[in-house]
Amino acid sequence: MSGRLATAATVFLVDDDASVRKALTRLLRSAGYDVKAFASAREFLDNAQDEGPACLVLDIRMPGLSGIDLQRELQTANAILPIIFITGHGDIPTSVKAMKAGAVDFLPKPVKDHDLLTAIEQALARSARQRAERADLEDIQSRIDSLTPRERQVLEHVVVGQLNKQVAYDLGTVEKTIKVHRARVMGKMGVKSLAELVRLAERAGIGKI
Amino acid sequence: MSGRLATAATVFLVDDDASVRKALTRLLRSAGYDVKAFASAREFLDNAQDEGPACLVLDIRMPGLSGIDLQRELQTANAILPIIFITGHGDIPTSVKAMKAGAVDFLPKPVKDHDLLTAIEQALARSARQRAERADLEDIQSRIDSLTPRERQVLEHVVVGQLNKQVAYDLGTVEKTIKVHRARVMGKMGVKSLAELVRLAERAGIGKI
DNA sequence: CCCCTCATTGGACTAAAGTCCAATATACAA
DNA sequence: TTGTATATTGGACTTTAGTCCAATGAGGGG
Repeated sequence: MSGRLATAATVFLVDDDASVRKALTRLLRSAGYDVKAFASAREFLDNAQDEGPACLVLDIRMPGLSGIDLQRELQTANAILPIIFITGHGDIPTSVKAMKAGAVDFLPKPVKDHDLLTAIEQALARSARQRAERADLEDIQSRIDSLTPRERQVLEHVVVGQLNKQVAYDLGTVEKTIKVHRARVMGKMGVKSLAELVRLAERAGIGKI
Repeated sequence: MSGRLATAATVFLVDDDASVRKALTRLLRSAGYDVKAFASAREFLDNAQDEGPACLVLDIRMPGLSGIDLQRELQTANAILPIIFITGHGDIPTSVKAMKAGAVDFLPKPVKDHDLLTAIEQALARSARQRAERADLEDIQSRIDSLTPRERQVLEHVVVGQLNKQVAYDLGTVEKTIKVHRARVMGKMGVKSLAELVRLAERAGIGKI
């Protein structure tokens, strides 16, 4: 029913040079990717949809927003979209800045097909990994958000190893009450053991030193 | 009694150009760093000592081992020594390769003093962080290594949330025995709660999915 | 005013874990 | 052969944790 095949990863391509777009689109389509090409960063931002693992092949020098600008935009938007830069007249400081900002690769034009395809595989793998990690964390966070304030407090005390009686003392109540909260926390968080609870809390950044 | 002042971080400098060594040594000394300059990667490898937080300012193009070669050597030697590359005639692929391999920065000559000093501060901060992390992990690992094979097995089962009776069943023994092992594990690992034990195990990579 | 969520407790147990003191059995090193 | 380190169990409790059923009180929204 829906559009995308399960196997087709998306490669976004942003380059103001039509001939480059045409050539790379052809290359990437033949490699089996779902290619979406744009002539400018603006056009990309206005039209690209977030649908599954994807990466971005991005020209550095373009009219309007530059590739580096777009990289910054995506970063602040908290997007998961690994970038492979391609450039005709790049310099070292630009490449270094791009790599520092997390680019997967930075390839001089003319881009060698093999280099690009290798970089794309890496980028897509990174995308998949990061998306999975984010989905995991969001899932955990949503469970934490379902806790009442008191339950949340109990969680924080429990996952650092405090006994129910200690938690009760710290929160100014009695052990019995903590037991009830604690049971609800376990239920809402969907875990059956303290060990699992600690692991979830750890990943959510609760109880860190 | 001992040599190094607590406040003086070390900056290793490797460049085959004597005038560059002289100028940068002067700059870095005046910035308060303990500078150790070498004319070649070989000389550096044969003489440099690992003593506290440090970083390496490294020329790319040199006779014998190149800067990139040295970077690889240090990587395989598992050394913690963040690298700042400096180069007179570098190209983009080289800078990208260096950055991918974890370099802190890649500066074209002539290096601007401010750029270098900023990069060095970053590199030293990274060095300190990584050294602390490594020390932590080694400490945890040494405790794990002090466990007997059986205790280690019990640890693995306990930190994933299994009950003593379940662990006993899995290991073909009885709950009582597990309790004894478990108590010894807690003692050797230096923790007072299961939560702490789970956290240590997690950092040591035990019980991962 | 009524309903619902939250936070709190009690009572009464059951289950799990932790703690002492002891003791046995085995493999391996001195 | 004598230790020493490991692994294993028992017995006897004490603590902690977890589980039902029930109930009270404060605060908000309708």
